[in-house]
Amino acid sequence: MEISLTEENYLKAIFSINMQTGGVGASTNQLSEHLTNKAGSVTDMLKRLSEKKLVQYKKYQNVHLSAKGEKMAIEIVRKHRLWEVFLMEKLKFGWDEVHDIAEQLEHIKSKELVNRLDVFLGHPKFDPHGDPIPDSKGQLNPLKAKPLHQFKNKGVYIFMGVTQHSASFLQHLSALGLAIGDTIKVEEINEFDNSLKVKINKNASCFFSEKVSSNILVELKK
Amino acid sequence: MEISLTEENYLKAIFSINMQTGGVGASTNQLSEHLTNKAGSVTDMLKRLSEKKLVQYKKYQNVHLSAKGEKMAIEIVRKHRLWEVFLMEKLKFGWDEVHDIAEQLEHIKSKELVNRLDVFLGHPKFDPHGDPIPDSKGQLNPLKAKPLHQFKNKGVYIFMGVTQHSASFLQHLSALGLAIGDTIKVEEINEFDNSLKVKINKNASCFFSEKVSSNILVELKK
DNA sequence: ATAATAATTTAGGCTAGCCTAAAAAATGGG
DNA sequence: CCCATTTTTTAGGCTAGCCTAAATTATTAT
Ligand SMILES: [Mn+2]
Ligand SMILES: [Mn+2]
Ligand SMILES: [Mn+2]
Ligand SMILES: [Mn+2]
Repeated sequence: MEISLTEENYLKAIFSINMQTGGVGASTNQLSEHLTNKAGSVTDMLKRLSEKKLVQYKKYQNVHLSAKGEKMAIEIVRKHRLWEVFLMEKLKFGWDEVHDIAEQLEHIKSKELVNRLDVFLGHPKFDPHGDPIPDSKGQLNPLKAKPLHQFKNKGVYIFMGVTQHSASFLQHLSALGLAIGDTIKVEEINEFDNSLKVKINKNASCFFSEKVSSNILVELKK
Repeated sequence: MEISLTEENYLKAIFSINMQTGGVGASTNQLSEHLTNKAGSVTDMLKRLSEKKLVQYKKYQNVHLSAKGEKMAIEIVRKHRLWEVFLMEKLKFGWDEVHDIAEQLEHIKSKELVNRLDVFLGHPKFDPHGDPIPDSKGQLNPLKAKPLHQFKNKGVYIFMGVTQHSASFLQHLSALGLAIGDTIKVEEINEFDNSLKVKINKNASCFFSEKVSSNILVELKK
């Protein structure tokens, strides 16, 4: 059963939305937004994916991936993240440059290729944005890190990942001197605009806007 | 100006046929054969490519690449061959396995990616099948090697490349113990079926059918 | 419960890229 | 030069994947 690049992108989008929303599936409008297609086009495709038994779809209800559909989606996520590691580790791209290229590479079809790439990279567990890489069985254990702005207390945290992959956002973080694994000490919380005064590692203090603190994932430092 | 994967494959096919036939362009039927599309479909596409100024096309005449079209074709060839090197050198694929995957990878669009890949691989000059890799300026100097069966004499040759990339052919060569750079000593020529008795490096003698000797490129050993 | 609004589906239409079959043009042997 | 064959083009049709606009269904606020 052959699957097109377009269909792969729909599966990936459904998977991603379903993750974010905690397993309630994906609505037509959410998919339309995510894929920048019109809602009518989404409905078309959902019918076709349903024919192919890749999703469960009933009119006017959120769509869910079938077991087969989910397996395929995870395989694509695996490829995407492995390629991102390759681009960063081997080709020395910046973490803000890898996503768009990986969007293309994730569609290359070859089981062997993915597995050899995985070996070549030394079975990495996380991609350059801190996202976990599914293993070859399709096993994926989600990050337990949470957005910084959910912790309402001063304290010391570790920067584990981001919830946004746009180049501009990642470049902003780099400009702040922030990289995965860094220690973030929250020194002050401004109630007015929810901005934070923080210290990254041993550097001078700086400020995180709410937009920053809501898009970076952290764990409490033990 | 955006160009589709399908259009890229047409450009590459025209380029390849034009090379083989020594600059006389490509006919509709040749393209139809090469791409395993019907002739009518080829005519359709030639009109579209002509609209985009990527080829020069006049009804009932062989098509030629425009300067822009050739530049794009060479860029694709460059990517194809660099990826083949990557697959072989870094991921340890066999030379019979790399072509099909490279057919997909050659369409990944990113100038940066190609150049970094080139650096990562150490600016290789030839791909795993002995084909020369165009440089970043689009410069390509063709092999001066010739098919073995064109040399009608006993003698000692060096195996420089192949004229066919099918897995079965390459596996056959591997089974004969033949790899790029090997020395081939022609010990006997059988007039009857044009088969050759040859010695590869220091190994025991074996036979090349005409089908083999016409598809391997050699130079006279100096 | 009803009315307004929002979400979704349907209907009709478009393009890229393919196909088949028929028509037209080129080619080659006598 | 002419007829048969080959090559190429044209005409008409199909599917995947998109769009817009209208119709339908679901949701929300009164
Ligand atoms: Mn990404
Ligand atoms: Mn990532
Ligand atoms: Mn190849
Ligand atoms: Mn090759």
